[in-house]
Formats: sequence, structure tokens, C-alpha cells
Amino acid sequence: MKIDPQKPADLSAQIAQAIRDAIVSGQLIVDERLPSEAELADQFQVSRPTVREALKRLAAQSLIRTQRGATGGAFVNRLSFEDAYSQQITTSTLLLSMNTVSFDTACEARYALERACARLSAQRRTADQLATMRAEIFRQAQPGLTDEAFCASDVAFHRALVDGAGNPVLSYQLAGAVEAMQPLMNMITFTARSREEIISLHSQIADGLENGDADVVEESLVKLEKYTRKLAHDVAEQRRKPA
Amino acid sequence: MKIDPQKPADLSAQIAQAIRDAIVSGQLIVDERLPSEAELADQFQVSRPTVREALKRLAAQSLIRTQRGATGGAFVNRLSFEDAYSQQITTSTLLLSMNTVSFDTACEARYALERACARLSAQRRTADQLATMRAEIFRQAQPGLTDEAFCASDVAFHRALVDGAGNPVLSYQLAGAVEAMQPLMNMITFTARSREEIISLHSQIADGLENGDADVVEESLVKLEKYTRKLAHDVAEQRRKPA
DNA sequence: CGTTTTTATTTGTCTGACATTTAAAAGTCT
DNA sequence: AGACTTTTAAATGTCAGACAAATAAAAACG
Repeated sequence: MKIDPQKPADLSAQIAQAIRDAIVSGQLIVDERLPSEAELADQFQVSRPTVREALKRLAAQSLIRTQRGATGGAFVNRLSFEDAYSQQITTSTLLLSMNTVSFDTACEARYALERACARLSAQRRTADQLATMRAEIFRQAQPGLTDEAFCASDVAFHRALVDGAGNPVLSYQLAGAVEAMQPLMNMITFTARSREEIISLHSQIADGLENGDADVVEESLVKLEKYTRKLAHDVAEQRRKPA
Repeated sequence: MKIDPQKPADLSAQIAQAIRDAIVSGQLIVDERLPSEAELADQFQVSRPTVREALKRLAAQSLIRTQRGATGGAFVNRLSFEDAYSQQITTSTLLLSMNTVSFDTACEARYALERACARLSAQRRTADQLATMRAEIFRQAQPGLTDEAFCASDVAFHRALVDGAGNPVLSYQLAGAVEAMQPLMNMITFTARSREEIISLHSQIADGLENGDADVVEESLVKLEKYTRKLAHDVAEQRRKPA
């Protein structure tokens, strides 16, 4: 691990990159302890605050964890699926909020990905996952449910559908797509009428998964996508002509 | 933006979270300048190094950028698709390398996601994207191509297929799935024979996209998945009985 | 031998300082 | 007055040294 002392600025970024490379290339393995901050400062010929800035960069990416005390230090962190989920969600949410992505584009992507899980989920969903979906559908039908709660339940329903595929890599990849849509979905004020339709389609999906009928699930997802996009379109229309 | 001074450790993490929340919630908008490090230190009642550690965490996630000089400072960064791509790829690669994910699981996820693009890509792929695919197929057929070059070309081919869907959100979500597979693919030593078959399937895909025939594309992708998994299985078999 | 105390190590934080970069302000010359 | 040069101020980048707090091992003690 070497850094170029010629390059002027951002020593901490260079050091972070050097350590990152060492982790990615396998020179540093999971749970291995990095040298202490003082030792790293010596090795890289920089001060301790600079080393610390580098370590914080890595910590922000969940690449290391730190522990205080005598046997403490910075350890190479096993990037768990959970950590990866939340990073993925944060990034996706920001990406959608800070770029002009049309609702249609985001919606299309989300449902295209979700349909990719339909077949696998129809084969593999556990009874537990199916029960979760049924429970969420039940909750969604409760009168007096706030829009936020309805959206959260919607996300939970779709998460269960995705997890039903029994493929953690797939779940990870879709986490962003499903969760990041929630803020966008919140822009649509769900009327009682529109909820009814959505709940009906959710039921069709659950039925399809229960019977292992992937075609029904895919079809219902297509309908759900169309309906969601229509809702968004109507809301946009209303805003244009508020009268 | 407030932090809890009671909680003992990791002030920098709390500060980073506070600023992150301010960005996500829209209190800080793109290209807005944050207060200077000294001012932030005052606001949060901490020292400047602590503030700096917090800022480095945010910089590691491309949430802010910093600029030196009189009118410099930390600015809220517009998270570009490009930045998001590379973060996605890094995270996915690490996730796969640091967890015991079977080749089958990763492969299944990748092709399930890729098939999600097939229909859209058959409708929308540009002539340019099709040309890229044909060019990559041609390259893949060159004798004497190294395994690394073949894999890179394979990735380029699939990237073009995904981008053909004309949905940047979809491209972003799939970047990780496609790129992170490359290290795993490299474990398979492609023989000349296996390349032939892969190239043939690539051609079928390109033909399908050219003719707007999504079914052919999906079918070919299924075949490609099956073939890839068979190759991996054979390699594993050979390793078990090296004689 | 078990419990308590001490000690050493390491991260977390603070203070104060200097270097470097950068753009604006001030000054100077034509 | 206008164009060029110099100065200055503000900000980040870096450093050095110090102390606090946590933690586990070592030492002391009953």
C-alpha cells in the first residue's frame, strides 16, 4: 500500500483508496485488523487526523468498523446484505430525488424488475411470505389508513413478493427500486377508489403466488403498472387544470 | 439540524447523518453551499476535525464535493447516474466477494434482471447500440483473445443490451448485477468450444433485438443462463475429480 | 484461586497552528 | 478610464501535541 506524495491535495482520499484496493484485492481479509491509526500515519507519512479522515470515508461505505479500547482498532467489515440494502436504498432515493426522472421511467423500471421475480417467487415463496402479503393486503383495506401507512404497507407487500424469489442477490438489487419509489408514490394522493383497485390487484398477485401460477402474477403486475401510471397521469392532469 | 450531545461516541457519524438528512429532506438543495467547517463546528459545538470527519463521510458517498479557496467550501453534489453506477458496482462486487454467494444464485439473479430488459430493448434499442453488440460479438470471435478481454467484451455486450431499454433507472439498477459478475465469470476458464456457443447465443440475441422479437431475446437469454450455469458446474466437477 | 486494581493500548475529541488554493479587492501603470 | 498586477481575505488541507474514554490484559490482593 503506497500513496503518491507528489499529488498535492486530498491525501486522505488517496489513503482511503489504497486501503480500499487492499480490501478489494484480498490483501486484507474480512475481520482482519488494520494497523493502528498511529502506525498508519507512520506508514503513509501523514498525520493522524489525515489517517482518520481516510478511515471515516471507508466507514461510510461499511468497509471497516472501528472498536475502541486496548484490543480495538479498525477491522475489515464483512459487507452484509443488510448494509448493502440500506446503502442501495439511500443511493437510489437520492438519485431519483436529485435528477429529473419522470414517474413513468421510474415506474417502468420498477415493475420490469419486479416482474423478473414473479416466476421465481411463484415457485419458491414460503408460507410465511405469503402470509405477510395477505396481512399487508388486509391492512391496506382498513378504512382510515393514512396515505403514508398505505404506502409503507405497499412497500412491505412488494418486498415480500421480491423476497419470495428466495434469491438474496435479487432482493438486494431490487431493494433500491422498490423503496426509492415510495417518495414518488407519496406524490399521488390515493383516493379510496384507487386503493380498492390496487388492493384487488394485490389479491390477484397473492392468489397467483399461492397457486404457483406465474403468468397470473406477471399479468397482475402489468395491470398494476398500468394503473399506477394512469393514476400519476391523472394527478398531473388535475394539477394542470385545477378547475 | 441538531445532534444529541448526550450520546457518547461518534459525533462525526451523528453530524454526517444530520447533514445527510438535511439533504435527503430537501433542506439543502443541489449546489447549495454548506456553512464553512468553522461555522459548522460552532453550530454543532464540536471541533473542526470532527466536522471534517463528518464531511469526509459524506464525500465518500458523493453527497458533497469540496472546493478550496476564497469562495470554496462544501457543496451539495448532484448525484449523477455515473456516480451512482460506480458506487453500485463497487458495492455489488464487494457483496459478492465477501459473502458466500453461490455462482448459481448470482447467475440466476443476473439473468432474471437482464430478461426484464429484453422486451423494452427489443422495442427501443438504437442502431448504435445494436452496432455495439455486433462489434462485441465480432471481437469475441477473434482467435487469441485473452480470457480477460473476452469477459470484458461480454460485459460490454450485455451493457449495450441493458442500455437498449432506454431507461436510465433500469441501467443503473443493472450495472451492479452485470459488472459484479465479471470476477465470478473469470473463475470459469472459457475454452474455445464454450466461446463458440456463447457467441452463437449472443448472435441470436442481437438478431432478436434487430427484428424487435422480444421472445427470441428472452429465449436466448434463458439458454445463455443455462449454458453458463452448466459451464460453472462442469468446472466445479473437474476440480472435484482432477483426474 | 477468585476478585479487584492497575496499566497499557487504542480510538475519539480538542486546541491551535501553518500551508495552500482561490477569488475578490486594492493598487498601479498606461 | 481601463487593463494589468499585487495584495489580501477566506476557505480547505495538513500537521503536532494533548487529553478523555473505553477496553482488555496484566498485576496485585484477599
